[in-house]
Amino acid sequence: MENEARTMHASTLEPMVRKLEYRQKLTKEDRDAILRLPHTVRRYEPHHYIVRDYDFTETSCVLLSGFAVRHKIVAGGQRQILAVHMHGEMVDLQNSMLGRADHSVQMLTTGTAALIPRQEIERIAFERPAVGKALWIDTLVEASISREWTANVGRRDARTRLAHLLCEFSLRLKVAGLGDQTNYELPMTQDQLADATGLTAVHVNRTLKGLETDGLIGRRHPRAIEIGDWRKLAKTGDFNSAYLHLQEDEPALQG
Amino acid sequence: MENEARTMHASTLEPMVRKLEYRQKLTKEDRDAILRLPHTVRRYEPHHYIVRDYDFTETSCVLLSGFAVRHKIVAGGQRQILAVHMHGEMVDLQNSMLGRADHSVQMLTTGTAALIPRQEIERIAFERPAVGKALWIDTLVEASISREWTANVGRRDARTRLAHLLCEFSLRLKVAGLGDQTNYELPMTQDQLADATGLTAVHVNRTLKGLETDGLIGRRHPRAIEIGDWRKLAKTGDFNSAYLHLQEDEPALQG
DNA sequence: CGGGAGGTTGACAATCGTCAATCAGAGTGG
DNA sequence: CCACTCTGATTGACGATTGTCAACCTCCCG
Repeated sequence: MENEARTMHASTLEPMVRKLEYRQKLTKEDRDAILRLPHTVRRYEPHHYIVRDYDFTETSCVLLSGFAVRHKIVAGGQRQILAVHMHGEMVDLQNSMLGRADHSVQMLTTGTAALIPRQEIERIAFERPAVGKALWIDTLVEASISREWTANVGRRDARTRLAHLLCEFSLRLKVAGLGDQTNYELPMTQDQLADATGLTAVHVNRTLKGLETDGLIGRRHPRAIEIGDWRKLAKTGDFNSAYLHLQEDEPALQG
Repeated sequence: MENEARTMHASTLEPMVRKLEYRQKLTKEDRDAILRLPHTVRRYEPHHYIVRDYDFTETSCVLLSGFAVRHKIVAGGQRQILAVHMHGEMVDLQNSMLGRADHSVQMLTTGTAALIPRQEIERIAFERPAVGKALWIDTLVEASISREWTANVGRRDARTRLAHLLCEFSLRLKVAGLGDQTNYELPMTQDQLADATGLTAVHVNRTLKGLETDGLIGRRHPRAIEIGDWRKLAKTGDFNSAYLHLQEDEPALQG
């Protein structure tokens, strides 16, 4: 059943450790302290809201499986997706540390998440500077991605925007250990892509088709993205991975 | 002369203390520790780059006076302004903590800034949890503003976008102690407004004129913004100050 | 008085949105 | 196995917000 807390193992938070370790060195003690964080695990269905705009939040949420988005609704009821989250990411550090949500977090697919009391996050952050720094850096990298998205919707045309998003997914899925850089499954509908890029679903459709026609991507079915020439797509998408702050030894960061 | 370090007083970093204290309680020791942070003060002219995209950064920068922006340049050479900074704000925590800049920071007006070694910021953050938390919260609030900007350029039309920006300035200038909520001087040209809203200068011009014609703003001269009916402008701009995470006792947060 | 930056305006073009119809595929029940 | 239904994808015709280009204006300052 949705929303039912389930028994947990000592290694449930392993994805969180993996994520934090990616950019910041942790000791065994740090890792164990993270794994020992009290938490409950819940399973969510697509479209389920983990947090709603204006909610008062007391817990932080780590996505263990599935995909989620953050979004805002503007006056006309239109939606802007602000970020897409995957395996191991803290989808709600932002809202929980500020006490009151300034945007919503919603599941894109089915998935599971671990809820950790905000106090515990704060405690571990200052008791263990390495963990604190890892959390801080994570926050900063997310902010960096957010800036790139602002530039993407603000100053790029539809084709460039979409190509950029496809490149970002490509790398992030790979780094998260969820797929192949040149061949992956989009976790979003064209409606959702539209909300992420500030376009309409109709225009997303046409633009994707254009990318396909021009041989920049292949699609065995609408969601199955296949990138033939990565550099070419990256160029079309004005994509430079620097803003993702990936490790320097990460292969294939062309663009 | 530009870029010349100057003698400093023990209270140079007062604006930084003021800013951090706004959302997080600090003890006298915390405040003193901040004021004692080693730093150099520099004066900058308009258009001067404090940090350039891709720079390796070793210092963090607190704006003591004047205005600065962060921005990115996209493929066609167009610019997207990501944030506007004023008195007391850390314009470069983002870049410095990540080591390599993922965007540029540029002065809008003349002004002064204090440069603090990154190591010192890190040290104080973990030696003094209250200061650390204040810095973290500051980072999070900035991220919140960045998200709102993404929604602004992604999903609002020109008139709404500009009205929103004018409302944001109005409140932020007031909170920073730099002006009247209903009567202030824009620190930006229409070109720069265009880069902040993802529009063109021509369209910004027309849209501002539209707001003026409709009585939503008055302009004694192009940069002198006068807001007759704040709530009406906020409504036009789909503006709700929640994302700024201002103190609850802050007056005049209608919208 | 000349030069320059910034602001204003008009004519026209184009990207992108709107509306609406149709299609394709997955799941369901008889 | 075959309607039936639902969601998501696709396509076409048309409209509108916004961009482009280019001229001109206004104020400030040396």
